[in-house]
Amino acid sequence: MYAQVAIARPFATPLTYAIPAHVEVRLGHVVLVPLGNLGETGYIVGTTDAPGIAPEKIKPLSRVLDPIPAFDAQQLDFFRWIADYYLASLGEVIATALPGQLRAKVVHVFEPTDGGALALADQSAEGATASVLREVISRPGLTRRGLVKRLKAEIGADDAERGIATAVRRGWIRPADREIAETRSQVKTLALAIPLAGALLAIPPRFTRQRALLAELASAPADLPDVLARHGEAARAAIRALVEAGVLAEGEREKRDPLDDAHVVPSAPPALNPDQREALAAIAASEGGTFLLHGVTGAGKTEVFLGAAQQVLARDRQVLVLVPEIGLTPQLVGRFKSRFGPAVAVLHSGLTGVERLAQWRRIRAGEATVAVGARSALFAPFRDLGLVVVDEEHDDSYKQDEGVRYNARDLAVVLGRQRRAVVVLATATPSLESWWNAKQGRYTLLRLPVRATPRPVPKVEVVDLSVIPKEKGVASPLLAPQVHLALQETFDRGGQAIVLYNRRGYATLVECGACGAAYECPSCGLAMTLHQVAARLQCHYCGYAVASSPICPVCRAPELAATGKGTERVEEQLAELFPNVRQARMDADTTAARGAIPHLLDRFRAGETQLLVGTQIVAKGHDFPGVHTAVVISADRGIRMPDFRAAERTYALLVQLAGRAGRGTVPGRVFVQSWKPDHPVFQYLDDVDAFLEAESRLRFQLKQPPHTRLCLVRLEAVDRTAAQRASSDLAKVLRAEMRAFPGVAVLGPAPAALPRLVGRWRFQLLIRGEQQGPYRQFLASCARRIAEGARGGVRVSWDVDPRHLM
DNA sequence: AGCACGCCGACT
DNA sequence: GTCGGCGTGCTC
Repeated sequence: MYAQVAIARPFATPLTYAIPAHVEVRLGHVVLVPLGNLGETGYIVGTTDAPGIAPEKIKPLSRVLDPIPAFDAQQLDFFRWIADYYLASLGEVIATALPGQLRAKVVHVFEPTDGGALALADQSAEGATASVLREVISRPGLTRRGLVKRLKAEIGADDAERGIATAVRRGWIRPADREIAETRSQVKTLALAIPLAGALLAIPPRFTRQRALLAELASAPADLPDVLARHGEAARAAIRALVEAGVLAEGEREKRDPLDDAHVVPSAPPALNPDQREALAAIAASEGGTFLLHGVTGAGKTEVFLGAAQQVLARDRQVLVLVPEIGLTPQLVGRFKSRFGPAVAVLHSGLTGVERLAQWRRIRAGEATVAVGARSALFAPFRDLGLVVVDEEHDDSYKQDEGVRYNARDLAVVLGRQRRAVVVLATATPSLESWWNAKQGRYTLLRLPVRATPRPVPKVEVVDLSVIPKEKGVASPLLAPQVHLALQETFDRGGQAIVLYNRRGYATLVECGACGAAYECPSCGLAMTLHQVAARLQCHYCGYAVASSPICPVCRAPELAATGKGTERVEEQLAELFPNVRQARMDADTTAARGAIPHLLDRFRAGETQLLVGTQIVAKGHDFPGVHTAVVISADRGIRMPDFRAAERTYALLVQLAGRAGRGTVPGRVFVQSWKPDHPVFQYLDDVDAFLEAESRLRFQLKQPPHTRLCLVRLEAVDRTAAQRASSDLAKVLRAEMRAFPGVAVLGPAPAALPRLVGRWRFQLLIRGEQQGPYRQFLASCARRIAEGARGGVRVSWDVDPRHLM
């Protein structure tokens, strides 16, 4: 019998390994296997007694890393579906799906030899070689890469490489294998071996520490790390003595501690309004299938989720709730916790690998029956999933943008179909894909047309910036007069406001008035953004940054001019306009630190700040009853983006922002400033269906999704011509192939919208299919050829159902 | 994806 | 004459 092992590398098929006699291997086991001359994590996806390879090439697998299988046949089916759809290997998909902590591998490390220590002592090693030797002796177990990294600052990477080579040649250091340990999956537990009374008789009264430990453990067994945390390392000796005396028993259990915030006061469900009741009834009555829950902002979608979850849990099935970015949805998480208590596992991005693994194990063990989390929570190991909720289904963050580029929203629908679970896609602004699926009858549309709060969603007022009279020589004002007035009134009445400007930093272009030189990123060729607060210029695409200076780096003239604004400048200008208003800025720069988002939001909710200014993050589903007014400084940037979804995204952003205003007792006002108020995006701001209908017609004419399927193939290389040639070669190959597949077209190559990024020139091809069948067949038949486009320094990546074409 | 094996220009 | 560049091909 041989094991079929999937590995997180782009191999077309799993590899075959022999199973050592004493090892028991099951489907879903995570194992360590030899690969080349290293060790890698593998996943058991099957067994066979007929290997498709010469037996002498087969190696035995090393060992099973976790005795409990990480997935079952049902989940494997899901993984296979994903690998097939996204043109990835099964192993890559499984590695993406499982907690990273579950993996282990063997690496080559360096260790010093006796001769090495001697050479360093008698100074026969010198220069770079001596540096290498010193480092290997003081920190044995570094990989080649780690060693070079540590020595980079001291002697430079090249010298480090040379030093390593010399030290190896002279026999001063030697390579060795080291296993990178997986997280310990078992935790030691302590419990009394005999009743307390008997135990105390066996321990003399003067051993007070031992007796105290016994008394404590008599009430409840505990984990060894917890006991040590309470009593200090010194307790180890006492524990050993107690174990030797036979009164204390050591045990082991799987490590899967609940997070400490599992104690929440349960709350009773509130009464539902008729719309909510109807939606809930439809979901509860169904045996499966997908619903599109289209509710206005503030309609009380969460109550519907909670009600549906309750019913699913009552039938002993489990519930998965996906949210775009968990830091932004503390309210939703809080409500699930207060309703379902410790049954809820929260998988947020702030968890460490170990914490994430512990939550994953709680789910696998059946302790947690509800999981709330971002994209990757899709892979929560539930046995009998009954409900999947995808909140804010239109959000682009459901799309993974590296590795296996899956879309968790789309996969939620697949998962629901495979498990016969109900799927609820919820949003105030449906994606065109979901809306079209509902229209085609693939999804059932449910509506929550009115807010649960006392006030309706405010109407958006589009403000034409082109008609505002301009004073000579003065830059156009930040706010139109009526917007300025509305904000002033809001603050005068003690209300709050949200202002959105979708660009961070202070200025988007810094150029010299004397010589015309502009700060550009050397590796991307794009204008760098000035960040006044951090006093530096930064490339927003690759992160490259330099300190800002008032003097032109080229001609030394002190005439640098900063033009084009970002949130920092908007904040500054608002402070001038409303000097007495306390404001806070929320964008990627102010929310980088852990806990910054809840802090900013809490302060705003408490009224400590009156004005929240920031990028699109301020439009996400927060509920602030004090907000009277919401303003978009300019909607034009979003509309101009070179992407066919630009209008859809901008529309969603405007409607979502409008939804922030007027949730309390005061009616809200929403202003959107634009130089192009006639743009179609603004035509239907109070009628989502009309917008989607119009947008859908446009996309149909242009053969764009959801009416066609797209796969974006990107080729990049440091050498521009190499990237270009590889792109057109690949295009030629694919075009020759495509004739046999009706409705399939290969578009391009074209330079990517950001043609050079991090020093690599990027070209792209677009594969478009008008009919699902031939398109999928075409992709399957040429997947291999696409991957082979990577040659001569050219990298190839592909994105099935891309969200961005940039 | 790594990583090793294998053929051509700057140094001992 | 060696060291080291990264081009191609394999990994059970």
